[in-house]
Amino acid sequence: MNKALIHTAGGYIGAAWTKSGLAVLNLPLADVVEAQTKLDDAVSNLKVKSPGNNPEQVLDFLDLESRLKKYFQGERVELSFPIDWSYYTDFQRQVLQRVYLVPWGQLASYGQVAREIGSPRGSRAVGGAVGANQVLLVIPCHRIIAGDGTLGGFGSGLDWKRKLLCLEGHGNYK
DNA sequence: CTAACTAAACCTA
DNA sequence: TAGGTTTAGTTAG
Repeated sequence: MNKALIHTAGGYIGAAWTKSGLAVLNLPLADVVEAQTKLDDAVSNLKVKSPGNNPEQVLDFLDLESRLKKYFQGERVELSFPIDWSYYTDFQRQVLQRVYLVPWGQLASYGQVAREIGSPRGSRAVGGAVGANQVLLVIPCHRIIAGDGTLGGFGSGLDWKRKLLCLEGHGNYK
């Protein structure tokens, strides 16, 4: 497992990756030490749930770094980087792979994602699955909101969800 | 068994 | 029509 901190306008982002792609990408913290601790914790809590879903893919770390910097400067950037999918159950992977496709600036609802993966009543389960996301920003679970237009939830706190959506042009969000 | 990042179908008045 | 209740689906502790 490779680890590194990325310094952006929002703070230090912890990143961890393997030969298969990103395993962890945290939200930024102002304090370097805290960011490192958070990264170490996240990595030590990783559990392989589906071996066989980790084809080798090369991560361009320098590209990731420069794009994240731009992202926190408010630029519209695409964050498509390889993901190490081996830390998720089949269901979680289906959900997250769908969420991965939601582009910068766009939103989708838990119910929509549920229908698109063939589990029309699974909206609540989708909420659980996006909550298991370890690769924030690159797998944009913050772009998934409730069907009635309200925010829904967010593991790292709704303030963060608002902040991220604000960066993506959804400033007038409740 | 329950709680957790939901939503739609069903009452009921 | 508005508002309350029930149910569905997945996972971790």
